[in-house]
Amino acid sequence: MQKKSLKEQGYKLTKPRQLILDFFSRRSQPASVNQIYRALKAKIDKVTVYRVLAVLQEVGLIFEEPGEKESLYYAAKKQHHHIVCRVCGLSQCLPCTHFFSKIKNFSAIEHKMTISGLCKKCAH
Amino acid sequence: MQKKSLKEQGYKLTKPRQLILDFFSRRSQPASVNQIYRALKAKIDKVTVYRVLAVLQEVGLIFEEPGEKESLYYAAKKQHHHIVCRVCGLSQCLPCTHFFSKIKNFSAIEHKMTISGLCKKCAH
DNA sequence: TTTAGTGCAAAAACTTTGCAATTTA
DNA sequence: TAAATTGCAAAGTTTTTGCACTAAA
Repeated sequence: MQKKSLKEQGYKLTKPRQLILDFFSRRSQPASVNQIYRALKAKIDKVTVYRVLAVLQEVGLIFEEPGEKESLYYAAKKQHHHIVCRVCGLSQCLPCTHFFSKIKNFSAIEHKMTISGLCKKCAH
Repeated sequence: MQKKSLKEQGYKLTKPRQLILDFFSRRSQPASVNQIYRALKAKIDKVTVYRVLAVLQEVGLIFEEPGEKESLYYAAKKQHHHIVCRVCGLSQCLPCTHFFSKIKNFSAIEHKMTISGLCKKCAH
């Protein structure tokens, strides 16, 4: 995961930030604060996990998906979606070019989507 | 909003459940627990709001969209999406037949989507 | 009347904040 | 060394749980 963005945008490259960036580069699945914290417990505080994640979002290196209980954080590679098994949580990437038509290994599919933008009044 | 489903699925039609169903039938926008509670404060407890919403979801009359801070609950009419202004919260329905191609009044559009299903292992 | 559902209080879980101590550039 | 960042403790929020009381069928 490119670490330039941090410095480029005026943030220092600290040990906790490196650790979390490395964590994401080793991992293909999204992760929760607790999962990240468990992995790095010996090295950083949980509050720091929250704060680092906030910075990484601001810089655009990850994005947050609020969940039922806790938020999940995704490495922001290219724009893509995930299909997630409701039972075991297995997830699979769906690059936008593929998408619905290519789904073959899941049944009982449901989807939820949020689209946001700026309405005319707020755009200027 | 049809109130049959509750009884049909073995749930009693209680006063709090009626109040919340009525609340949703009077309202086109999604609502949070606190918004519902504020509207009905004199009549029901906040814990009851949580429990009623859980039942209404189970019955399929509403669905939950976890958000940054709190969840939003939508009346489950037909399958549809919303486009929401990030600044003022104005939201507009997008029946599935329309969709992306028809968006004209918003700029700087971003979208987030979750698709779930049952993977082969869990489907049986 | 019997079982499901509610209200109240309290607990649990996730996230944020304040501030002194530490680290980066 | 100056400014940003961390850790720890404590507080804030949202959501859940336990249990006696109440209401629906």
